[in-house]
Amino acid sequence: MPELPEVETVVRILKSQIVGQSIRDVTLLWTKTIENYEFFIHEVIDQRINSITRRGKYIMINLDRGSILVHLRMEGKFYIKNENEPIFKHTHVILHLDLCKLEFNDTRKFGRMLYTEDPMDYLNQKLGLEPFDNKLDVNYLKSKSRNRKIALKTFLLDQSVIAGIGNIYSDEICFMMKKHPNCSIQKLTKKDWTNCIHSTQVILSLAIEAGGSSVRSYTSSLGVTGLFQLNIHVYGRSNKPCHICETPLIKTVIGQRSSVYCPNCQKR
DNA sequence: CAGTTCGCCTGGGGGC
DNA sequence: TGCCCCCAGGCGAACT
Repeated sequence: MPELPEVETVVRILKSQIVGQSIRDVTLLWTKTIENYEFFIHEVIDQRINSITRRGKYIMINLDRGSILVHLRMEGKFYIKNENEPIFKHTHVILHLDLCKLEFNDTRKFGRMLYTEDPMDYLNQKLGLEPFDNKLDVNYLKSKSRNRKIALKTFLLDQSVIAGIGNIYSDEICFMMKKHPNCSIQKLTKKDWTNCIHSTQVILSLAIEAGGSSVRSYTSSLGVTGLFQLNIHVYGRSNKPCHICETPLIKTVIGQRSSVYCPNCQKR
């Protein structure tokens, strides 16, 4: 499940390999992957890839007149291959470039691509601040939480508040904050919000570092998902001992998402 | 308007 | 070995 750190890693690798090439043709094998695909194909052909950047969990492939926005969702991934190599199972879109082809491969077909001439406007409408934005402070989080009665974890997953946090890191952030993922955001103090920002930035930057460090093991193909080697404390560790106090971790459901926490360390 | 539930998909794992 | 059922997960649409 790619979250911000994994997306950041994919962006770095794509950047190093396909910037400067132009899109010469598009093969579409599953139409739902691309929103408004006729427009997409019509517009992107013969545009040059000028840069590749990230906003939240979106990959931005920036072309001459607009950008291709890609959301990997759970299992979306890219493969850079030679034109003569066979197409992988679950590849839904192929961008044929000058020197290679870029396969978008997604087992569960949840990933999405679209083309827009105003990408920042499109993204800013749905996304809140980046986790490392200087404007991310206690006042921002307090104003975003005003009049809302939801669990801390649900708040962390809301992309219109902080962009880029997914199910793994929301659990890890709650653990680092020593807060129960189901605690109401209305109960958080100023100190808690400061702690929230700090924990978010520490966990995401460690994960980016870990993702970045494994880049060198990749060659031409990119099976780039979930490659963080960050020390995970709670996610996927239900019934296992807490790394701090050895109390068995509890698994529960919060806002339709599986969640793991330590009943001893994390207070409501 | 805010919060909750559903649907999209497929492969893997458990139960029998 | 094979079949069925459940689960995972981000997000938008459709609800309450």
